[in-house]
Amino acid sequence: MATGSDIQQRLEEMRTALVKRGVAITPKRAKVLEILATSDEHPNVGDLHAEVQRWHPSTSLATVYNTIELLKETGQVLELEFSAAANRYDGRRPDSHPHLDCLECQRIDDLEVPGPEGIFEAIGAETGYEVVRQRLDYYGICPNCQKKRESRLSGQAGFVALNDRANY
Amino acid sequence: MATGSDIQQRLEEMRTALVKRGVAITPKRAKVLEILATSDEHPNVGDLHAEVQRWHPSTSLATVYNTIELLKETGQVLELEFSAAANRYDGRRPDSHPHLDCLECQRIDDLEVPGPEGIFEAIGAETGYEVVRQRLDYYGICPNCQKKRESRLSGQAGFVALNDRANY
DNA sequence: AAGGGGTTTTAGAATGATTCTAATTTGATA
DNA sequence: TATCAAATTAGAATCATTCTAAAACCCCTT
Repeated sequence: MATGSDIQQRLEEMRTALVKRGVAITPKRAKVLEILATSDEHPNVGDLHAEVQRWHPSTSLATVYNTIELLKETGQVLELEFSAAANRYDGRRPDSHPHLDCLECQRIDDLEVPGPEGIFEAIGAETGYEVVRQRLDYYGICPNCQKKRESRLSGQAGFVALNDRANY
Repeated sequence: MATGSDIQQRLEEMRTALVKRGVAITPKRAKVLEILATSDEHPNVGDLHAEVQRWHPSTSLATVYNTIELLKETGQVLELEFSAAANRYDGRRPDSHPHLDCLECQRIDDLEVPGPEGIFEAIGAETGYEVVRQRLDYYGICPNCQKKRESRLSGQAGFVALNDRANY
């Protein structure tokens, strides 16, 4: 479970990353960071917007999207993509990690990673979920695109390191 | 690699499932099934629509969506959800299985499942991909929703079996 | 205190996938 | 041929997200 100092640390990382990125920590942005660093409910943009508005009523949706974009660019938030629903965000653990997604109420719980083999049952025993399906995707660059990228970059003056993975 | 008889068998399963479901295998629907059973490119709805139209020019988008819906209901196609892009479909392996998603060209390759630990590198060595991120979700019903479902169903005359997972 | 200039924020329009709706077409059967 | 349910259609509606151009804001210098 997250302690107060965990949250403070996470917040500080976010702030530092944005400052290094060259943007200001405005009050509205600060509130978005705070919610993301605090919440364990994987809020979506609408949730974030509504919560920020409680403190800064004039806040627009665009500002929330803008802040999330900055956090994504700097690797400070994990985006869980869904097409059927709004994107959901995890500011507490911006690294990739397993989630439990309820198909009925759209609740999402963090999950500590076990091994394969009887996983559905193991997860069920531990969490009470009835697991019916999994999603496991690895994201990366295919060989073709690696080649294209190389020829695009070679001969340039000081290009971004290939292993700068924060861009993805 | 898929042989001709593999494809035929897959096609037959799809047809059987739809017939059992009580709908007709019309020429347009048959073409959608054929593409899904044949293609290894995880086509999206636009791709399917364009291909069906080569044979049946009057085909509407709605028919493609309609057919996919029937296949989903009967567990005959795997839907890979993305919000940033169109949904993609795998008619060849309708069960959940790992995929490799290229972040640059949106290509998706099937992946044979290994274990954890150094997975990114192992996958890279085997496939040539540069893996930068993974997505692993388990889908299920949380304890709260299980309770709600029970109280909703109890006292009904002949309800659907709880473990009929084709609905998800 | 006033003015500049860049950053931030805003409202609303645009986009794009998906779903919905109401009308039309099709095809099997009597 | 008439009937009737199923299938299909075009287009509207929805909804998350992105885009755009204008307005507001803030800090710095004079």
